[in-house]
Amino acid sequence: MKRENITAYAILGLLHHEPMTGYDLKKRFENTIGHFWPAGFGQIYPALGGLAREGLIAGRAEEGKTGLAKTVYTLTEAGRAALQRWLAVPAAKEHVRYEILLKLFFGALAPPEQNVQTIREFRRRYERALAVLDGFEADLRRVLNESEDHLYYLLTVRFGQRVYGAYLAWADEALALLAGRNKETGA
Amino acid sequence: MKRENITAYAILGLLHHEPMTGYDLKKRFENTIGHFWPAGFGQIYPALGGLAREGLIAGRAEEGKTGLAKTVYTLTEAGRAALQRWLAVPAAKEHVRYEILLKLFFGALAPPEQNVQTIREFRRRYERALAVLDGFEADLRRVLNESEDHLYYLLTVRFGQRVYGAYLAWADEALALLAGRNKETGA
DNA sequence: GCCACCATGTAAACAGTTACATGATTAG
DNA sequence: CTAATCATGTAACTGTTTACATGGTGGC
Repeated sequence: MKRENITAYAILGLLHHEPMTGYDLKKRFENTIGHFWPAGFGQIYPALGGLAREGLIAGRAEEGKTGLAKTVYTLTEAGRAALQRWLAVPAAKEHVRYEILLKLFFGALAPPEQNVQTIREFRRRYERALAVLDGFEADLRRVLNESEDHLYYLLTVRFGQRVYGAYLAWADEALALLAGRNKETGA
Repeated sequence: MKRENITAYAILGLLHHEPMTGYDLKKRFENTIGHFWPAGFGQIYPALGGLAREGLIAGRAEEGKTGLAKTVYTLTEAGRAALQRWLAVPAAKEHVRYEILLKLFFGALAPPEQNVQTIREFRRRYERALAVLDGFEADLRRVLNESEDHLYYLLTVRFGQRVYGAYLAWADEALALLAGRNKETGA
Protein backbone atom coordinates (compact mmCIF):
# COMPACT_ATOMS: atom_id res chain seq x y z
CA MET A 1 0.00 0.00 0.00
CA LYS A 2 1.73 3.09 -1.23
CA ARG A 3 1.22 6.28 0.68
CA GLU A 4 0.78 9.41 -1.32
CA ASN A 5 2.37 12.53 -0.04
CA ILE A 6 -0.53 14.25 1.66
CA THR A 7 1.41 17.45 2.25
CA ALA A 8 1.78 17.77 -1.52
CA TYR A 9 -2.03 17.66 -1.85
CA ALA A 10 -2.32 20.28 0.86
CA ILE A 11 -0.08 22.48 -1.32
CA LEU A 12 -2.23 21.83 -4.36
CA GLY A 13 -5.27 22.84 -2.36
CA LEU A 14 -3.71 26.09 -1.22
CA LEU A 15 -2.56 26.89 -4.73
CA HIS A 16 -6.08 26.30 -6.00
CA HIS A 17 -7.08 29.37 -4.09
CA GLU A 18 -4.33 31.54 -5.52
CA PRO A 19 -0.81 31.33 -7.01
CA MET A 20 1.94 31.63 -4.42
CA THR A 21 5.66 31.25 -3.70
CA GLY A 22 7.05 28.59 -1.36
CA TYR A 23 7.55 31.26 1.24
CA ASP A 24 3.92 32.38 0.98
CA LEU A 25 2.80 28.77 1.31
CA LYS A 26 4.74 28.40 4.53
CA LYS A 27 2.90 31.35 6.03
CA ARG A 28 -0.41 30.09 4.73
CA PHE A 29 0.26 26.77 6.43
CA GLU A 30 1.15 28.53 9.65
CA ASN A 31 -2.09 30.37 10.07
CA THR A 32 -4.55 28.02 8.46
CA ILE A 33 -4.11 24.29 7.88
CA GLY A 34 -0.89 24.14 9.90
CA HIS A 35 -3.07 23.75 12.99
CA PHE A 36 -3.96 20.24 11.86
CA TRP A 37 -1.40 19.62 9.12
CA PRO A 38 1.92 21.41 9.71
CA ALA A 39 4.65 21.72 7.09
CA GLY A 40 8.09 23.31 7.16
CA PHE A 41 10.35 24.67 4.42
CA GLY A 42 12.15 21.35 4.37
CA GLN A 43 8.94 19.75 3.12
CA ILE A 44 7.46 22.54 1.04
CA TYR A 45 10.33 23.29 -1.31
CA PRO A 46 11.08 19.67 -2.23
CA ALA A 47 7.36 19.03 -2.69
CA LEU A 48 7.05 22.03 -5.02
CA GLY A 49 9.91 20.67 -7.10
CA GLY A 50 8.24 17.30 -7.37
CA LEU A 51 4.81 18.70 -8.22
CA ALA A 52 6.31 20.93 -10.92
CA ARG A 53 8.14 17.97 -12.45
CA GLU A 54 4.87 16.04 -12.56
CA GLY A 55 3.15 18.97 -14.24
CA LEU A 56 0.61 19.47 -11.45
CA ILE A 57 1.83 23.01 -10.84
CA ALA A 58 3.75 25.48 -12.98
CA GLY A 59 6.35 27.87 -11.59
CA ARG A 60 7.24 31.15 -13.21
CA ALA A 61 10.01 33.50 -12.16
CA GLU A 62 8.96 36.91 -10.94
CA GLU A 63 10.48 39.85 -9.21
CA GLY A 64 9.63 40.20 -5.58
CA LYS A 65 10.28 43.23 -3.42
CA THR A 66 12.65 45.45 -5.37
CA GLY A 67 14.26 43.04 -7.71
CA LEU A 68 14.51 39.92 -5.55
CA ALA A 69 14.02 36.74 -7.53
CA LYS A 70 11.13 34.51 -6.59
CA THR A 71 9.11 31.70 -8.12
CA VAL A 72 5.33 31.90 -8.12
CA TYR A 73 3.54 28.58 -8.53
CA THR A 74 0.18 28.14 -10.21
CA LEU A 75 -2.06 25.09 -10.20
CA THR A 76 -2.38 23.49 -13.63
CA GLU A 77 -5.46 21.73 -14.98
CA ALA A 78 -3.79 18.39 -14.27
CA GLY A 79 -3.11 19.57 -10.73
CA ARG A 80 -6.69 20.58 -10.23
CA ALA A 81 -7.82 17.16 -11.44
CA ALA A 82 -5.37 15.38 -9.12
CA LEU A 83 -6.60 17.47 -6.19
CA GLN A 84 -10.20 16.56 -6.89
CA ARG A 85 -9.38 12.87 -7.23
CA TRP A 86 -7.61 12.98 -3.89
CA LEU A 87 -10.57 14.70 -2.23
CA ALA A 88 -12.80 11.81 -3.30
CA VAL A 89 -10.62 9.20 -1.56
CA PRO A 90 -11.73 8.59 2.06
CA ALA A 91 -9.31 10.12 4.57
CA ALA A 92 -6.96 7.78 6.42
CA LYS A 93 -7.26 7.39 10.15
CA GLU A 94 -6.19 10.44 12.11
CA HIS A 95 -2.94 10.09 13.80
CA VAL A 96 -2.27 11.69 17.07
CA ARG A 97 0.59 11.25 19.48
CA TYR A 98 0.37 12.57 23.02
CA GLU A 99 3.64 12.43 24.88
CA ILE A 100 1.91 13.98 27.87
CA LEU A 101 -0.43 10.99 28.19
CA LEU A 102 2.52 8.64 27.98
CA LYS A 103 4.20 10.41 30.88
CA LEU A 104 0.95 10.53 32.81
CA PHE A 105 0.34 6.84 32.21
CA PHE A 106 3.51 6.18 34.17
CA GLY A 107 2.63 8.95 36.60
CA ALA A 108 2.75 6.72 39.68
CA LEU A 109 6.54 6.62 39.20
CA ALA A 110 6.91 10.40 39.42
CA PRO A 111 6.43 12.82 42.32
CA PRO A 112 2.72 13.82 42.38
CA GLU A 113 3.62 17.50 42.16
CA GLN A 114 5.35 16.83 38.85
CA ASN A 115 2.20 15.42 37.28
CA VAL A 116 0.20 18.38 38.49
CA GLN A 117 2.68 20.81 36.95
CA THR A 118 2.60 18.95 33.66
CA ILE A 119 -1.17 19.18 33.47
CA ARG A 120 -1.25 22.83 34.47
CA GLU A 121 1.26 23.72 31.78
CA PHE A 122 -0.76 21.78 29.23
CA ARG A 123 -3.89 23.64 30.27
CA ARG A 124 -2.27 27.06 29.93
CA ARG A 125 -1.01 26.18 26.46
CA TYR A 126 -4.44 25.29 25.13
CA GLU A 127 -6.17 28.13 26.86
CA ARG A 128 -4.11 30.43 24.69
CA ALA A 129 -4.59 28.28 21.59
CA LEU A 130 -8.35 28.29 22.11
CA ALA A 131 -8.38 32.08 22.31
CA VAL A 132 -6.67 32.23 18.92
CA LEU A 133 -9.32 29.95 17.42
CA ASP A 134 -12.09 32.03 18.99
CA GLY A 135 -10.67 35.00 17.10
CA PHE A 136 -10.68 33.02 13.85
CA GLU A 137 -14.27 32.00 14.46
CA ALA A 138 -15.42 35.59 14.94
CA ASP A 139 -13.65 36.68 11.75
CA LEU A 140 -15.14 33.82 9.75
CA ARG A 141 -18.70 34.33 10.97
CA ARG A 142 -18.47 37.92 9.79
CA VAL A 143 -17.65 36.91 6.21
CA LEU A 144 -19.56 33.65 6.09
CA ASN A 145 -21.70 34.62 3.12
CA GLU A 146 -18.89 35.99 1.01
CA SER A 147 -17.60 32.62 -0.12
CA GLU A 148 -18.55 28.98 0.20
CA ASP A 149 -15.00 28.33 1.38
CA HIS A 150 -15.64 30.19 4.61
CA LEU A 151 -18.16 27.65 5.80
CA TYR A 152 -15.60 24.89 5.40
CA TYR A 153 -12.90 26.93 7.09
CA LEU A 154 -15.33 27.45 9.95
CA LEU A 155 -15.88 23.72 10.27
CA THR A 156 -12.18 23.13 10.82
CA VAL A 157 -12.01 25.95 13.36
CA ARG A 158 -15.01 24.61 15.25
CA PHE A 159 -13.27 21.24 15.36
CA GLY A 160 -10.25 22.80 17.01
CA GLN A 161 -12.38 24.71 19.48
CA ARG A 162 -14.26 21.59 20.49
CA VAL A 163 -11.09 19.57 20.93
CA TYR A 164 -9.22 22.26 22.83
CA GLY A 165 -12.29 22.76 24.97
CA ALA A 166 -12.18 19.05 25.77
CA TYR A 167 -8.50 19.39 26.70
CA LEU A 168 -9.30 22.15 29.18
CA ALA A 169 -12.22 20.27 30.73
CA TRP A 170 -10.07 17.17 31.03
CA ALA A 171 -7.24 19.11 32.67
CA ASP A 172 -9.64 20.44 35.31
CA GLU A 173 -11.01 16.98 35.96
CA ALA A 174 -7.53 15.48 36.13
CA LEU A 175 -6.31 18.10 38.57
CA ALA A 176 -9.36 17.52 40.76
CA LEU A 177 -8.82 13.76 40.72
CA LEU A 178 -5.17 14.13 41.65
CA ALA A 179 -5.99 16.65 44.39
CA GLY A 180 -8.56 14.23 45.80
CA ARG A 181 -6.03 11.43 45.88
CA ASN A 182 -3.40 13.59 47.55
CA LYS A 183 -5.84 14.67 50.23
CA GLU A 184 -6.64 11.05 50.97
CA THR A 185 -3.04 9.99 51.39
CA GLY A 186 -2.21 13.17 53.26
CA ALA A 187 -4.96 12.62 55.85
CA MET B 1 18.61 19.48 19.62
CA LYS B 2 18.77 15.73 19.65
CA ARG B 3 15.55 13.84 19.98
CA GLU B 4 15.45 10.82 22.18
CA ASN B 5 13.44 7.90 21.08
CA ILE B 6 10.20 8.31 22.99
CA THR B 7 8.90 4.91 21.96
CA ALA B 8 11.92 3.40 23.72
CA TYR B 9 10.88 5.14 26.94
CA ALA B 10 7.37 3.85 26.47
CA ILE B 11 8.86 0.36 26.37
CA LEU B 12 10.87 1.02 29.54
CA GLY B 13 7.67 2.15 31.22
CA LEU B 14 5.80 -0.98 30.25
CA LEU B 15 8.67 -3.19 31.35
CA HIS B 16 8.72 -1.41 34.70
CA HIS B 17 5.39 -2.99 35.35
CA GLU B 18 6.50 -6.49 34.46
CA PRO B 19 9.03 -8.38 32.32
CA MET B 20 7.81 -9.16 28.83
CA THR B 21 8.71 -10.34 25.34
CA GLY B 22 8.58 -8.09 22.28
CA TYR B 23 5.41 -9.83 21.25
CA ASP B 24 3.79 -9.17 24.63
CA LEU B 25 4.83 -5.53 24.39
CA LYS B 26 3.09 -5.21 21.05
CA LYS B 27 -0.15 -6.42 22.56
CA ARG B 28 0.30 -4.19 25.58
CA PHE B 29 0.74 -1.24 23.26
CA GLU B 30 -2.38 -2.21 21.37
CA ASN B 31 -4.72 -2.15 24.28
CA THR B 32 -3.21 0.52 26.48
CA ILE B 33 -0.84 3.28 25.40
CA GLY B 34 -1.25 2.50 21.70
CA HIS B 35 -4.33 4.72 21.76
CA PHE B 36 -2.10 7.75 22.11
CA TRP B 37 1.32 6.33 21.28
CA PRO B 38 1.20 3.48 18.77
CA ALA B 39 4.14 1.21 17.98
CA GLY B 40 4.58 -1.71 15.61
CA PHE B 41 6.96 -4.66 15.54
CA GLY B 42 9.23 -2.73 13.24
CA GLN B 43 9.83 -0.27 16.04
CA ILE B 44 9.64 -2.52 19.07
CA TYR B 45 12.22 -5.15 18.16
CA PRO B 46 14.96 -2.73 17.05
CA ALA B 47 14.27 -0.59 20.13
CA LEU B 48 14.62 -3.63 22.39
CA GLY B 49 17.97 -4.41 20.78
CA GLY B 50 19.19 -0.87 21.38
CA LEU B 51 17.98 -0.72 24.96
CA ALA B 52 19.63 -4.04 25.75
CA ARG B 53 22.92 -2.84 24.26
CA GLU B 54 22.75 0.26 26.45
CA GLY B 55 22.10 -1.88 29.50
CA LEU B 56 18.71 -0.34 30.25
CA ILE B 57 17.00 -3.69 29.90
CA ALA B 58 18.24 -7.27 30.11
CA GLY B 59 16.93 -10.08 27.95
CA ARG B 60 16.99 -13.71 28.94
CA ALA B 61 16.04 -16.64 26.78
CA GLU B 62 13.09 -18.69 27.93
CA GLU B 63 10.84 -21.35 26.60
CA GLY B 64 7.43 -20.23 25.48
CA LYS B 65 4.54 -22.48 24.59
CA THR B 66 5.94 -25.98 24.31
CA GLY B 67 9.55 -25.33 23.60
CA LEU B 68 9.35 -22.26 21.39
CA ALA B 69 12.25 -19.89 21.99
CA LYS B 70 11.48 -16.42 23.26
CA THR B 71 13.31 -13.57 24.94
CA VAL B 72 11.86 -12.00 28.06
CA TYR B 73 13.13 -8.51 28.82
CA THR B 74 13.49 -7.07 32.31
CA LEU B 75 14.10 -3.45 33.29
CA THR B 76 17.52 -2.94 34.90
CA GLU B 77 18.33 -0.42 37.62
CA ALA B 78 19.94 1.81 34.98
CA GLY B 79 16.77 1.52 32.91
CA ARG B 80 14.61 2.48 35.85
CA ALA B 81 16.76 5.54 36.45
CA ALA B 82 16.62 6.55 32.78
CA LEU B 83 12.83 6.20 32.83
CA GLN B 84 12.53 8.42 35.86
CA ARG B 85 14.83 11.05 34.37
CA TRP B 86 12.72 11.09 31.23
CA LEU B 87 9.52 11.48 33.23
CA ALA B 88 10.92 14.65 34.80
CA VAL B 89 11.52 16.32 31.42
CA PRO B 90 8.49 18.36 30.27
CA ALA B 91 6.62 16.66 27.42
CA ALA B 92 7.07 18.07 23.93
CA LYS B 93 4.11 19.58 22.14
CA GLU B 94 1.49 17.08 21.10
CA HIS B 95 1.41 16.34 17.48
CA VAL B 96 -1.77 15.60 15.72
CA ARG B 97 -2.49 15.31 12.03
CA TYR B 98 -6.05 15.26 10.74
CA GLU B 99 -6.33 14.36 7.11
CA ILE B 100 -10.09 14.70 7.39
CA LEU B 101 -9.79 18.39 8.26
CA LEU B 102 -7.48 18.94 5.34
CA LYS B 103 -10.05 17.46 2.99
CA LEU B 104 -12.84 19.40 4.63
CA PHE B 105 -10.85 22.62 4.41
CA PHE B 106 -11.00 22.23 0.65
CA GLY B 107 -14.59 20.99 0.90
CA ALA B 108 -16.00 23.65 -1.44
CA LEU B 109 -14.21 21.82 -4.26
CA ALA B 110 -16.02 18.55 -3.62
CA PRO B 111 -19.65 17.52 -4.07
CA PRO B 112 -21.51 18.43 -0.82
CA GLU B 113 -22.69 14.85 -0.41
CA GLN B 114 -19.08 13.71 -0.28
CA ASN B 115 -18.28 15.94 2.69
CA VAL B 116 -21.35 14.72 4.50
CA GLN B 117 -20.33 11.10 3.97
CA THR B 118 -16.82 11.80 5.21
CA ILE B 119 -18.13 13.30 8.44
CA ARG B 120 -20.67 10.55 8.98
CA GLU B 121 -18.01 7.89 8.59
CA PHE B 122 -15.75 9.76 11.02
CA ARG B 123 -18.59 9.93 13.53
CA ARG B 124 -19.30 6.22 13.32
CA ARG B 125 -15.65 5.42 13.86
CA TYR B 126 -15.39 7.40 17.07
CA GLU B 127 -18.73 6.27 18.38
CA ARG B 128 -17.29 2.78 18.46
CA ALA B 129 -13.96 3.97 19.85
CA LEU B 130 -15.74 5.84 22.64
CA ALA B 131 -17.68 2.72 23.59
CA VAL B 132 -14.37 0.87 24.01
CA LEU B 133 -13.05 3.59 26.30
CA ASP B 134 -16.27 3.57 28.30
CA GLY B 135 -15.63 -0.09 28.93
CA PHE B 136 -12.09 0.66 30.08
CA GLU B 137 -13.38 3.35 32.40
CA ALA B 138 -15.86 1.01 34.07
CA ASP B 139 -13.15 -1.62 34.59
CA LEU B 140 -10.72 0.91 36.04
CA ARG B 141 -13.22 2.46 38.42
CA ARG B 142 -13.86 -0.98 39.84
CA VAL B 143 -10.20 -1.52 40.74
CA LEU B 144 -9.27 2.08 41.45
CA ASN B 145 -8.05 1.43 44.99
CA GLU B 146 -6.01 -1.62 44.17
CA SER B 147 -3.05 0.30 42.78
CA GLU B 148 -1.95 3.89 42.39
CA ASP B 149 -1.33 3.11 38.72
CA HIS B 150 -5.04 2.74 38.09
CA LEU B 151 -5.73 6.39 38.82
CA TYR B 152 -3.21 7.40 36.17
CA TYR B 153 -4.56 4.92 33.67
CA LEU B 154 -7.98 6.39 34.32
CA LEU B 155 -6.70 9.88 33.57
CA THR B 156 -5.55 8.82 30.12
CA VAL B 157 -8.85 7.07 29.44
CA ARG B 158 -10.82 10.13 30.54
CA PHE B 159 -8.73 12.17 28.14
CA GLY B 160 -9.71 9.93 25.27
CA GLN B 161 -13.37 9.98 26.26
CA ARG B 162 -13.42 13.78 26.41
CA VAL B 163 -11.69 14.12 23.05
CA TYR B 164 -13.81 11.51 21.29
CA GLY B 165 -16.89 13.12 22.82
CA ALA B 166 -15.76 16.41 21.29
CA TYR B 167 -15.35 14.66 17.92
CA LEU B 168 -18.94 13.41 18.06
CA ALA B 169 -20.37 16.77 19.10
CA TRP B 170 -18.40 18.46 16.33
CA ALA B 171 -19.61 15.97 13.74
CA ASP B 172 -23.22 16.69 14.68
CA GLU B 173 -22.65 20.42 14.50
CA ALA B 174 -20.84 20.10 11.18
CA LEU B 175 -23.59 18.00 9.66
CA ALA B 176 -26.20 20.51 10.83
CA LEU B 177 -24.23 23.40 9.36
CA LEU B 178 -23.85 21.64 6.04
CA ALA B 179 -27.52 20.66 5.99
CA GLY B 180 -28.48 24.29 6.64
CA ARG B 181 -26.32 25.47 3.78
CA ASN B 182 -27.76 22.90 1.40
CA LYS B 183 -31.31 23.86 2.28
CA GLU B 184 -30.51 27.50 1.56
CA THR B 185 -29.05 26.85 -1.85
CA GLY B 186 -31.74 24.28 -2.62
CA ALA B 187 -34.60 26.71 -1.86
C1' DG C 1 -6.10 -28.78 5.95
C1' DC C 2 -6.46 -24.05 7.33
C1' DC C 3 -6.60 -20.19 10.23
C1' DA C 4 -5.40 -17.82 14.29
C1' DC C 5 -2.01 -17.03 17.45
C1' DC C 6 2.75 -17.12 19.33
C1' DA C 7 7.32 -15.41 18.27
C1' DT C 8 11.25 -12.74 16.09
C1' DG C 9 13.31 -10.12 13.22
C1' DT C 10 15.14 -7.31 8.66
C1' DA C 11 14.87 -4.09 4.77
C1' DA C 12 13.14 -0.55 2.22
C1' DA C 13 10.58 3.34 1.63
C1' DC C 14 8.72 7.41 3.28
C1' DA C 15 7.76 11.38 6.12
C1' DG C 16 9.16 14.79 8.99
C1' DT C 17 12.40 17.75 11.64
C1' DT C 18 16.49 20.36 12.26
C1' DA C 19 20.44 22.51 10.90
C1' DC C 20 23.06 24.64 7.49
C1' DA C 21 23.81 28.03 3.85
C1' DT C 22 23.02 32.42 1.49
C1' DG C 23 21.60 37.08 0.74
C1' DA C 24 18.77 41.40 0.02
C1' DT C 25 15.48 44.90 2.04
C1' DT C 26 13.11 47.54 5.48
C1' DA C 27 11.79 49.36 9.88
C1' DG C 28 13.19 50.70 14.38
C1' DC D 1 23.37 48.68 13.57
C1' DT D 2 20.31 45.15 14.30
C1' DA D 3 16.37 42.48 13.97
C1' DA D 4 12.64 41.02 11.25
C1' DT D 5 10.93 39.76 6.93
C1' DC D 6 11.36 38.15 2.23
C1' DA D 7 13.20 34.34 -0.42
C1' DT D 8 15.16 29.59 -1.70
C1' DG D 9 17.00 25.67 -1.13
C1' DT D 10 20.08 21.25 0.62
C1' DA D 11 21.74 17.69 3.80
C1' DA D 12 21.59 14.84 7.56
C1' DC D 13 19.12 12.50 10.65
C1' DT D 14 15.41 10.29 13.08
C1' DG D 15 11.22 8.08 13.35
C1' DT D 16 7.51 5.48 11.40
C1' DT D 17 5.21 2.38 8.41
C1' DT D 18 4.94 -1.47 5.38
C1' DA D 19 6.37 -5.47 3.40
C1' DC D 20 9.04 -9.46 3.56
C1' DA D 21 10.63 -13.70 5.73
C1' DT D 22 10.23 -17.74 8.77
C1' DG D 23 8.24 -21.29 11.53
C1' DG D 24 5.92 -23.90 15.41
C1' DT D 25 1.40 -24.88 18.10
C1' DG D 26 -3.53 -25.47 18.86
C1' DG D 27 -8.26 -25.52 17.70
C1' DC D 28 -11.96 -26.23 14.31
